Amino acid sequence: MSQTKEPPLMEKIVSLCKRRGFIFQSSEIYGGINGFWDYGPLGAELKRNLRETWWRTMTRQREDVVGLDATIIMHPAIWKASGHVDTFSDPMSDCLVTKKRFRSDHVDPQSGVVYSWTGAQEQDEAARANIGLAMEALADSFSVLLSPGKPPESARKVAIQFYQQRGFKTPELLGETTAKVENSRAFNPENGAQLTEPKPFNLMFHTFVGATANPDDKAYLRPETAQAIFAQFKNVVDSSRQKVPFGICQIGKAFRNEVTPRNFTFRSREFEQMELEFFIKPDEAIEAVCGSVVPWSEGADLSVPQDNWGWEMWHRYWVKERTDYYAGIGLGADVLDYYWQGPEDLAHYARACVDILFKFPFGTEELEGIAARGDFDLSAHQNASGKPQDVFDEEVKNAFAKLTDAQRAALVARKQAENSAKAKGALPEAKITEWCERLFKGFYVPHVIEPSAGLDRLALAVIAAAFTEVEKTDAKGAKETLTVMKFHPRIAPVKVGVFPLLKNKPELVAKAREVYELLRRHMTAFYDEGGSIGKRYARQDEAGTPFCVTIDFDTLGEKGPELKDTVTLRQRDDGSQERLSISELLGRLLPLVS
RNA sequence: GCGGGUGUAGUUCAAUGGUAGAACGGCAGCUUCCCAAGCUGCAUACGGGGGUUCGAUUCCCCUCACCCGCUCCA
Repeated sequence: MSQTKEPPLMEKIVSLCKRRGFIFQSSEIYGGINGFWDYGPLGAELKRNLRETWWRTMTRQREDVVGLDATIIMHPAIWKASGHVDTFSDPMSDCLVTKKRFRSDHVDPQSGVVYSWTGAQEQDEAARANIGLAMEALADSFSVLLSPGKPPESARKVAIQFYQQRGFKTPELLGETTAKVENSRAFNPENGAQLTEPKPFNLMFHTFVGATANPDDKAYLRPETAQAIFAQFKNVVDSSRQKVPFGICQIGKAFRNEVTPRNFTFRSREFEQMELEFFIKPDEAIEAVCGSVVPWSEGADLSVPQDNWGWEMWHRYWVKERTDYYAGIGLGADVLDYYWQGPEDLAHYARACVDILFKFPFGTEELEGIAARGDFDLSAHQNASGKPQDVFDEEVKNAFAKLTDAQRAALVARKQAENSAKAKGALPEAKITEWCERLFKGFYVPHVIEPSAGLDRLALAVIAAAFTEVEKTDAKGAKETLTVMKFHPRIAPVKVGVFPLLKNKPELVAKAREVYELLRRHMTAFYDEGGSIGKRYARQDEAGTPFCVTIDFDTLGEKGPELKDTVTLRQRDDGSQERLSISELLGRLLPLVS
C-alpha cells in the first residue's frame, strides 16, 4: 500500500532513539565522534534501571556477592600481568595488492624465491603522453614471493597488478632481482604480494599520569573492569567476612580503541561493563571435603548451590542465574541464544565459556560471556606482584588431614599426569607438587567463574526487543503506523503518565497535578496536558511508559459520588482501561514497576 | 585501516549554479477531547573546512560522521 520503501528495522530504531531522546551521537554539534554515544533523558533512565536491576540481583539480594567500585586508571603493571599490554597491541600488515589485512604475527611463514622490482615505466604511448615522466618518479619498488612450483610469470603478473593500481596502464617492470628467503611473514600467503610493514594496533587507550606527559608516566584506561576485582581480591577478602565460594561484582566504564566501531552502540569505544568474579574452591578441594565432585548432567538441579559443586556446576549455575535475570527484564528464550565455545575457541587458561547472545536486527550477537577461568587471573597477579593471592581454608586443611598419605600421593600423581598431558601451558613438575602441598595445608588460589555483561549492549537489546509497530486506521480511514516500546515495567524509563482529560479546566488540572505529585515520589512519572488525550497516550507508547492515568470529569464527581476520586488506568500493551480509586493506585502500580 | 554508499528542519523525504518546500513531529492557542481527531498561529535544516564562480546546498578537493562489505573483536 505504501510505495516508499520500508527503512530497515535498525534505521527505525536509531531514529526513534534520537527523536525520543534515548541515544544521541556523542559531540554531535561538532560532527560526532566515531565509536562514542550519549544517552538522552529516556535512555539515561533506562540504562540506570538496567544497571540497578543487575546490581540488585547480583549483590544486594545475595549473601555471597559483594560490590566494588574501582578506578578507571590503575597501575600499568596490572595490564602487563593480565596480558592486555601484549595481546591488545596486535601488529597488523596489509596486502599491497588486495588490501587484505593480516595479523603480522599470524601470517604463515613462507619460504621461496622473492622477485623484486625497483619500479615500472609506462609502455602505453597515449597514457605516457598524458601523464608524462611524473609516473616513473612515483613508481615504488615492489616484491613478490614466488611459491615453489609456480612460473616466474605469475609473480610478474602480481607486480603488474600492483603498478596498475598505482595508475599505470601498461607497466613495464624495471630492475628485476631475485633472492631466496626462509620463513618470511612479509608476504601474502594467498598471492605472494608484499605486505606493508607491521603497524602496531593498540586497542588500549593510554594517557599520562602527571602534568608532564613523561613516557614513564604512561597509564591505560581500563579495557575491562574485571582486573580491578582481581587486584583488590585480597582487600575484599580481608574486609568483607566473605569465604570462598563468594563473588565480587562491579559496574563501570571500560575503553577499547576498537578498529571498527559498528552497529550503533553495539561496539563502542567507551562502554559500560557489569562483571562478576565468583570465586570457588578448586575441584580437588571439593573432592577432599565432600568425597567427590558432583558432575553436571542435563536437567541437573541448579536452583540452590551445593557444597559439592565443582567449577562445572558453578558455571552452569551462573548461566541459569543470568538467563533468569534476562527473563526478569523481558528478554526471554525467544530473543536469546547461547554459544558454547568449543575447545578450539577457548583461551588456553579457560575451561569453558558460554556466550549469551541476543537476536539483534543486525545479527545474533554477544550480550554476555560466562567463562570458567580457573585460577589464571589471580595467579597471574600473584606472580607479577609477588603478593600471595591464595586463601586459607580450614575445612580444606582438615579434610586433607583425614586422608591417608597414599590418597594424597595419588592426587599428586594425578595432577602431574594432567599437567604433562597439556598441549600448551604445562607447568614444571615442581610447581605442581608445590601446589598440592599448599592445598594439603588448606591454601589455594581460588578459581573463578566470570559472568561479564555489557550494559550498553543490554540497553540496545531491550530497545530492540521493545520496539513494536502497530498498524492503526484513524478516524479518516487513513492507515498509520504507531510505535510502541514494550519495555518490561521494571526497566521502563517512565513508569506512569498522568493526564488531565482537558487542560483548560482548572479542577481537572489541579486533581491531575495532585495524582502526579503522589506517584512521582515513588516512581518516575510524567505529567502531560498538551494535545489530545490520544496523542498523549501515543507519546507515552513511544517512550515505553507502561501505564497512564487520566483524570476526567467523573473524577471530580460529576456523574455522582460513587465515581468521585476514581481515575482511568490505561495499559500500554493492549490499550485496556480500568477504573480505580486514587487511593488504590500506588498499591497497584508499585509491585509491577519495581 | 581498505572498498562501496549516504549526509537538506527533530524525523522521513523533495527541489535548485540565483540563497530551500512538504508531511509528520514540536511549541502556543481554541475545544466536556479516552487512543497521534479538528481548527488557528509560530519556530526549526543544506555535517564541517577550503576551492572554482559575480553568486555554491548544488560543481571540485579535503575532512568528519553514519550505513554496507572486508579486516578486527585478547
